Amino acid sequence: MLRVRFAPSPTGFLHVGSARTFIFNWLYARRNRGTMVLRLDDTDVERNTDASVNSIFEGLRWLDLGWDEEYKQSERLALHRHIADAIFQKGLAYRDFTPAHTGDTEKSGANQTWLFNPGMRELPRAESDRRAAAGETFALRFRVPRDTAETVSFHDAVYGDQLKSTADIEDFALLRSDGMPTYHLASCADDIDLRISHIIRGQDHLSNTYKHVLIFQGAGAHPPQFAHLPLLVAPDGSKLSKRRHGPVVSVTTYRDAGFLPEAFINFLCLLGWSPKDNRENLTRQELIEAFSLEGINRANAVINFKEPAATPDETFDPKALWLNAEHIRALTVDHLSARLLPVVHAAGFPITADKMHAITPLIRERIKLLRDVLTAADFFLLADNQLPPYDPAELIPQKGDAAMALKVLTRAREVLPHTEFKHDPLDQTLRNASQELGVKAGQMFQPIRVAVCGRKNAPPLFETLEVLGRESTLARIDQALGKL
RNA sequence: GGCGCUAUCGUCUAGGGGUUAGGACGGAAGAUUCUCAAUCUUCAAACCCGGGUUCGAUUCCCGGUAGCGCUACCA
Repeated sequence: MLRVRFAPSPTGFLHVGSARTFIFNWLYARRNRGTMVLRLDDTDVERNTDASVNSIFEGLRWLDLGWDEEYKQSERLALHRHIADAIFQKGLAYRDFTPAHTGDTEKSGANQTWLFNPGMRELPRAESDRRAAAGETFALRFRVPRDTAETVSFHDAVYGDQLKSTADIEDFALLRSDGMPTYHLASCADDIDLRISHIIRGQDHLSNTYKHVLIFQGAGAHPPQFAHLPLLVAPDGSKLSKRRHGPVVSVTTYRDAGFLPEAFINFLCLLGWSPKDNRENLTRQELIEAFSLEGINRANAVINFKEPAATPDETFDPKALWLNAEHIRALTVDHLSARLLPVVHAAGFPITADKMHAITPLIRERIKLLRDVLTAADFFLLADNQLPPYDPAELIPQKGDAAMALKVLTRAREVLPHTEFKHDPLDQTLRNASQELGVKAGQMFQPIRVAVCGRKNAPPLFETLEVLGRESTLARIDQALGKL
């Protein structure tokens, strides 16, 4: 049975790199009819916060992918200690009574003692037992077998065969002096107990994997399959961090801006993975079918946002925006309208579902993010007397003057009360009016568009008027006339 | 410092001993439309450097360089 896990540590919000790791695990599980395990790696009591746990669940729920089993590492400490003890009893670990480093004293690079604290590794068992019994605190360290084994190796599905000399692996800690397991121990103990078959995680763990292989072997278990993912990095190549890059790395930022989760997932999948057939826009089902570990590549991927964002959109990778627009256009009017309504309501516009449904087709091809509805459809949402102010000069058509604008709007004001507010009759009436006036159709439409929308760039005129209705249209033309 | 991983257009990527090095986003130009958007067409844009191996390397090998990761009683 194939089992994968996503194991975030709740020390901050769910960030995009973690989200991608979750997604790849999920895809692999679904592709191979396996089980997806969610495990909170919360052994670092100092740094864990409830807010972080909430943020992680919030982000994962938004992705709407789900998982099959859920665990909390802090509830499994007995298991961790049991496995640590088993390793100790086999002589594969030793007690280190050296006081823990306080503060981040400089790791004196060149010194030779980085592998372990001299003396402790070879401390006779009897003395070790005596000191422990006397209540001295100690960390439990793995005794890396430098005499009996010269290398540690494993196969990585992405990076291939990996080999490292034991001389280059330090005696890492299994248990802290307060008895809490370290990440390495807890992670491996749980992976064994939960029968995880494939560990898919960030490449920052590639070098740690040698230690994990040692723990698996020390505990008498077969190491699972490994697949490390290239990291997601900032445009300057640096690691994504909250401190340096702010909210752009948080999943909730994407949600709040109006990304569709399916588009966000699609975007993240394209960073460090490729279906290799030139497809870019993929549905969830297509991703499941196309996903494979072989499609993952080895170089870090840049999320291409602008460091100081000049516009709100620059917070996001242009490709993410494009993909979101693609997914928005792929939605039916019913579905898109249902997604847009809460956004509009949240902004304080109490419009009906029917109104939203009527507006949706007019803006579907004009928005990249759900929040864009507020700017793209503002003139549908605002009251007639609350349109954003515009320069009266905007009312003047191309190659025309104020007199032409006046003429056009006056004529429209005369003709519209008797026109049925449907696309075709409006089209007919206004085109005829332009001919009678001797102006081009565009010269007729543009002043009306500005009068009604408050700006030059807007959806097609007749559909707009139809949705807006006769009353608002006439009121807004009157207002425009007042400006001329 | 030590150990390791990586290197194709600005970005995401395909490819692979002989190719016009392909696609996408973004950019530019044009078509179309009542404006905008969408759509369509076209254009500019890349194999990190140096040695090998080879008839021939962007591709294979070695070295360099650069970036990143690990080097915690963080994860």
